[in-house]
Amino acid sequence: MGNIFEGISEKNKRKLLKNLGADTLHYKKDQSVIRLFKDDNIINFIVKGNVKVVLNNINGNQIVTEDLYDGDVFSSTINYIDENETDAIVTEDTEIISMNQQDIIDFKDNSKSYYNMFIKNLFIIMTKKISERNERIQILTKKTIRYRLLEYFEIMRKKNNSLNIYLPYNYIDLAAYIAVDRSAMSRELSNLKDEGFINIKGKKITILYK
Amino acid sequence: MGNIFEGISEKNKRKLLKNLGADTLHYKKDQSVIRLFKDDNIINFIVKGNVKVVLNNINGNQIVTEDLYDGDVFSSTINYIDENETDAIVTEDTEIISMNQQDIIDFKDNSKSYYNMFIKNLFIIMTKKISERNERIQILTKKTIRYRLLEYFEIMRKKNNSLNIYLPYNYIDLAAYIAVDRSAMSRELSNLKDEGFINIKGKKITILYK
DNA sequence: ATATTTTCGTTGCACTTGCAACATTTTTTT
DNA sequence: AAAAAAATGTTGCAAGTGCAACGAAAATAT
Repeated sequence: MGNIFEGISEKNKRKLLKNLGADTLHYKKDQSVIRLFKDDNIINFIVKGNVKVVLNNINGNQIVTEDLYDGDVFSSTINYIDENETDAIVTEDTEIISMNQQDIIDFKDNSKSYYNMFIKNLFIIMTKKISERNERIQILTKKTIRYRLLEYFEIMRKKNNSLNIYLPYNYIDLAAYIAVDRSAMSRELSNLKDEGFINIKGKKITILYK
Repeated sequence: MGNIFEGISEKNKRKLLKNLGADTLHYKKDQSVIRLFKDDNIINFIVKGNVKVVLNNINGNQIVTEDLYDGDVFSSTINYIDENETDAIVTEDTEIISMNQQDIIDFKDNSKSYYNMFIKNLFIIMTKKISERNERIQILTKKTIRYRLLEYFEIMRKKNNSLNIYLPYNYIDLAAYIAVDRSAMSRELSNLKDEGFINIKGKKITILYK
């Protein structure tokens, strides 16, 4: 879903990467961290592997903000949230193609159809990312933990068209995502459970209302 | 900054719009409201005029979330935050070009360089929008009104490279932007002023710390 | 299997904030 | 200029939440 090389042949892909001066990099599991610097202007494409974008907390903890796999893209523009250091952590052996965004934009030969395709793919991905950000804002503008959780559940329900929600990350990261204190969120989840709104079984939450 | 037709000649622009089946629409001041429906798949480009994207509040109030002028773009994907109805209100006589996003993506002739240019411009705008969303998320993840305000000031300070901040909207909309109660924000602004962190003169705020 | 580390649940308490209500100021309309 | 409407400032209070601390449970390492 949303591979930036979709519709581009292997041959043209190689041409494109050469023209863009892209680097193909191999990162080893756990030993690699890619720091995202604001305005570094670099777009990273995951060929194969897994990258977790994390925010380094004040306490020295790391909070996962995005969990990305084959075909996905990350960059300081896309993922930069806080200058308290945003890192991309490689959790499996991962191959990444790294490109300069300005080079992409400045690319001269507009007649190359594979370049056209490439930009189009980027546009599609960016559109998707905006929607994701809007989703999160929709949650964060809710004033109480309860309403943030319910909004989150609602979004997940629509996405998966199911009353069963399988949390994509642990409760620490969920609390960070909806930007509330973890223990307070835990308390509110208990309340929602006690009041019969939801069922909780580990990372599986079932919506009972509506 | 960020016109989607940048670098495209008038002639090619007309060709492009025809090929995309784009509609040019004229809206009269104040009498026009464009409702943004989720998944409507329409991208609107402001040729000339002003459009305020507003969120219709529960109380029947309208809160401005974006204030857009010539060359800017809005759409349900970009601006959709809450299904409590997001509207685009036309506040001057405004000309808008309306396009179907899927038509843009499905456009066949990849060799046309003006189409290439067009998509490239869209990509640039989307990238900018993501940064704007990330900025807001950066603010909304702060836990207290004080820190949200300070984060907002900091972002504005960097943007304008000045300790003087001229609020782009009124205090009602600012409170909505940082997602806090207006009166509570007003109280916190007074506190910051009393504690000597800032000066307030109408919509001009001066940073005194640092 | 045992030990160690991490995650998760719970709770008391202080503090912040939303809410409501109202006064004051500013802006807009008549 | 006067009146009406909208925006802003202020405050008491109840409610919700962050924080800290701790124990239990689960996951991971030895």
